[in-house]
Amino acid sequence: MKAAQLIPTALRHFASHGYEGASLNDIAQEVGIKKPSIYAHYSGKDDLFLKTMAYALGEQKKHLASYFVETRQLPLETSLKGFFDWFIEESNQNDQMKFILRIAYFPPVKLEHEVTALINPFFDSIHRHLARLFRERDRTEQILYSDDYTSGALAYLTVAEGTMTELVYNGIDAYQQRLTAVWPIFWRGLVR
Amino acid sequence: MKAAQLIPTALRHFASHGYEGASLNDIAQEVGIKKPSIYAHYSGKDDLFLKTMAYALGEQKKHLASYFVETRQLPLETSLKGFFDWFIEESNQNDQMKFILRIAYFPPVKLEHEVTALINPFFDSIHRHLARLFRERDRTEQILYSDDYTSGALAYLTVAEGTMTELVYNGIDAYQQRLTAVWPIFWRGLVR
DNA sequence: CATAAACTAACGACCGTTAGGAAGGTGAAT
DNA sequence: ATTCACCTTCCTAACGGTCGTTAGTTTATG
Repeated sequence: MKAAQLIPTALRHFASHGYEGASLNDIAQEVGIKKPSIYAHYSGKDDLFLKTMAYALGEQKKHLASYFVETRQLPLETSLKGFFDWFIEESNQNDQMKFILRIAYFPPVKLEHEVTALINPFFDSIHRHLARLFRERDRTEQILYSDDYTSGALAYLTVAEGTMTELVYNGIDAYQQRLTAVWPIFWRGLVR
Repeated sequence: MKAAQLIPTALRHFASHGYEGASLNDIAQEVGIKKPSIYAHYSGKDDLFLKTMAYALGEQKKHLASYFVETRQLPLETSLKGFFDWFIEESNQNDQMKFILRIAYFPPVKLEHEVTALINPFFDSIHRHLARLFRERDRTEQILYSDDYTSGALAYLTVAEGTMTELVYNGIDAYQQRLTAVWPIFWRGLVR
């Protein structure tokens, strides 16, 4: 029963080669089965891709939530800034994020609708989660400059996406360089 | 001599389908020639791709430079903020930026070295250009909080990349939403 | 007349997919 | 306890199609 490895393996291939560039033959070979055996578990490449996407989104949603639950009692700055450092340590999960960022920005043309139908709620959920975090913390800490928590959360999300994309492609050094450049400015702009 | 249209057409196809997903047949057909005729002008798909990339980088370099030359006399904030509005109006150039962002983040695996060898100097050049702009303007306006102009420029670049990526994929509405969220915070963090 | 730029035809390789069958396990009927 | 049917999971073989590429030839240009 090699089907269990199929999705994580497909995820890595889709992440680094894209939908069109990934080969079912290569994926099967890495799992240790032949290409047609994939069809015992998935109805085709589209099906495998969409199930892989659902898996990646679900895992990342849990994974990101776990961080912000763990750091619930920390100050907002520690929590927000610490996320970036935490993300490096959890770099075994980078393939999932690389996959998500890739298909979010450049989805396969023929699956564009299906992709956005799953991706948009994912980012909206994160956005709402962050906005709620901003609002709740500001109620106790009262440090934010503006009470437009939705915009604050969206700005944080933009910075996070930009730096994470840098990480998954250009590596840790470029990531930390961007981070030390952008974080102090962002935080100064956010607080009173 | 349909070769002149070949690069702009290839650019659009590479931008929206990626290297692996773009088809020489489709590109040739759109130009109005047959697929093998491409080989009268380029030695193969790799060659066409790399020449397309060189073209896109060169054009965008000129195009971006033209904006910051035009706005040389304006205040720094007007110049930096205005860039985002200008970028919308010049949306006919969006395919070039979409192409560049796509291959910068997710280059074709087999051409990774050649791509990064051209992409890194491109972004470094923009980064240096921005850092110089920050330094020169701060000498006359004296408004920036920090004299670390390199970091300031890199932070601006991160924000610009994040929002532009949003534009080329998710459209103008999402772009402006991000922009109005992130710009006030970024600028507050940047100035005294 | 020479050269560039297009064409047709075809190549081998790989693509995703399907058909059909072998091996193994499960569970009900004998 | 044994047999039988069934289902899952894998296999081999092969399909039609598209891919990038090459060879050889014709057309157009200058």
